[in-house]
Amino acid sequence: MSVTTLHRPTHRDALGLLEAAFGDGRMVTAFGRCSVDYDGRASSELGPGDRLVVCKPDGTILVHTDENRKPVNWQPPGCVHRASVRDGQLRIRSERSSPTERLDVAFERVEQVTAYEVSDRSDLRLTGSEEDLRQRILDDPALVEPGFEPTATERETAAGPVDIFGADAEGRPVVVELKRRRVGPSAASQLRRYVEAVDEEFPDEGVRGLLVAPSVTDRAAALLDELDLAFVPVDPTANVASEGTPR
Amino acid sequence: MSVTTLHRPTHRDALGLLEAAFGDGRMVTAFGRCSVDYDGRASSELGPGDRLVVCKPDGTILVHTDENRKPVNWQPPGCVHRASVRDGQLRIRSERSSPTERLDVAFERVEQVTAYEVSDRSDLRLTGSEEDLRQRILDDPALVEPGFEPTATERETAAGPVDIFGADAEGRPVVVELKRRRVGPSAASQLRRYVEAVDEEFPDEGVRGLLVAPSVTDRAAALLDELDLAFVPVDPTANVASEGTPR
DNA sequence: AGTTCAATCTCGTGC
DNA sequence: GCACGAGGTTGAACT
Repeated sequence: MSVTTLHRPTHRDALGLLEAAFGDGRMVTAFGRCSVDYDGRASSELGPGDRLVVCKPDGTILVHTDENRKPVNWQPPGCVHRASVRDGQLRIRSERSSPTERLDVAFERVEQVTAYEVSDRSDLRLTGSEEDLRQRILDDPALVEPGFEPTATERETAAGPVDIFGADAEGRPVVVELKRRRVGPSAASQLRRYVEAVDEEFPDEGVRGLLVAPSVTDRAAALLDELDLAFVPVDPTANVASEGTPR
Repeated sequence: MSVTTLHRPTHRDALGLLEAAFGDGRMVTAFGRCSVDYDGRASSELGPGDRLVVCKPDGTILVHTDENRKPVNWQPPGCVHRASVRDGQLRIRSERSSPTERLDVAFERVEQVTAYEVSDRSDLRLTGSEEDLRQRILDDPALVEPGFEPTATERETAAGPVDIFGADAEGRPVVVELKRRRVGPSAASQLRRYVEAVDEEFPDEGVRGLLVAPSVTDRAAALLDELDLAFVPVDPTANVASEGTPR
């Protein structure tokens, strides 16, 4: 049976389905009036209301209200779920250690509980990531500037890995930081850290820093200017499918 | 009726429930074998598999597999959902403009569709945030250092707002950046930006920068040291309820 | 397990 | 709307 649903179950009946589903790796949804209590990296309390609770076989639990993409409460994968009935409430508890975290959902009324057998072998294929932008630039380094020659990606420095490292037409070291979207001050600071680290490796070689992104905010532009770092605009919507670009 | 469920519905019956629920602000879940196509800030494709789709009345849509806290695909609040039947598939399309984004979920088989009436007036109360840490320090500035005198919070500078601004025992300007958890290089850079901005406001006054957090990574510690910024450890699990701390 | 950084980040706040 | 920064960020890749 792929889907098992209980409509307005007694707490005891709901408990039975939850325990069975937790035991054999099914996904579960429970909807009803509940309160939520969380304690771990932070602490939270949520008074009574109607919410949709999703328990995944990997130990994830999500509590969704009628608003927002983010669950109002949750536990990440790796937690252990248990259900119980106490004080006239159906409770779902999810716990983990390192860090120690606990989530309690207490239903005073359960409208519906459903267990799902899930089979999903497909992987998401996503394009438009920073990784894709990097590949575009490696395929055609002139997108950065004429004469740019990449020599390494994710090159390690004392300040962390540089997205693209290379040399310009005059042979000067170039640090490139890539962003797939409009950047603010933090990206400028990140580039600065890398440039300073590389500068210590190549003293007196005039290391250059380039921030490659679709656009920059005013504050970031001012910061780049002050730090002698350059912004290089790239079209974020360029066709990724265009392979075989001549070098 | 608080919950309406269709078990193994025909596409046409599922469509009817979806349209009714989208029309009157109910939350919906649909479970079945589906493929997903997304195009917007990025693009993605997801082949057939069993997933749980959640549509919220605020325009959010979530596509959840059996793993992870993050939906495999989604749209944020503010989107418009529509359902249709074409080519033997039940389709749910969610769109928005600015930015232009489109999500298509195509079910070849629907195991269950449910519409929920949701009523939730409770607000989440969360403790342990950076805001709470700030309040603790304002209540007892000696947590930062003896003689520290806060004069402003969220004080504006050319580089952005400073968490806590004040003066030390010798009257020197102090910039405090707060983090509720262990910090890495980016927090050190952020503090640096603020200190440099304030330094331009108070030349030759020796502006100090303090990073107040539970702990720092090695790289961040080295960076702070290099930049003459200080790290001040704070207990992240201190009791927030202890008000009335003497000043 | 810890570090670092990307993310269709999301979300709130302020301008 | 945009900008900026927090987040129980999550998640992945690497050490």
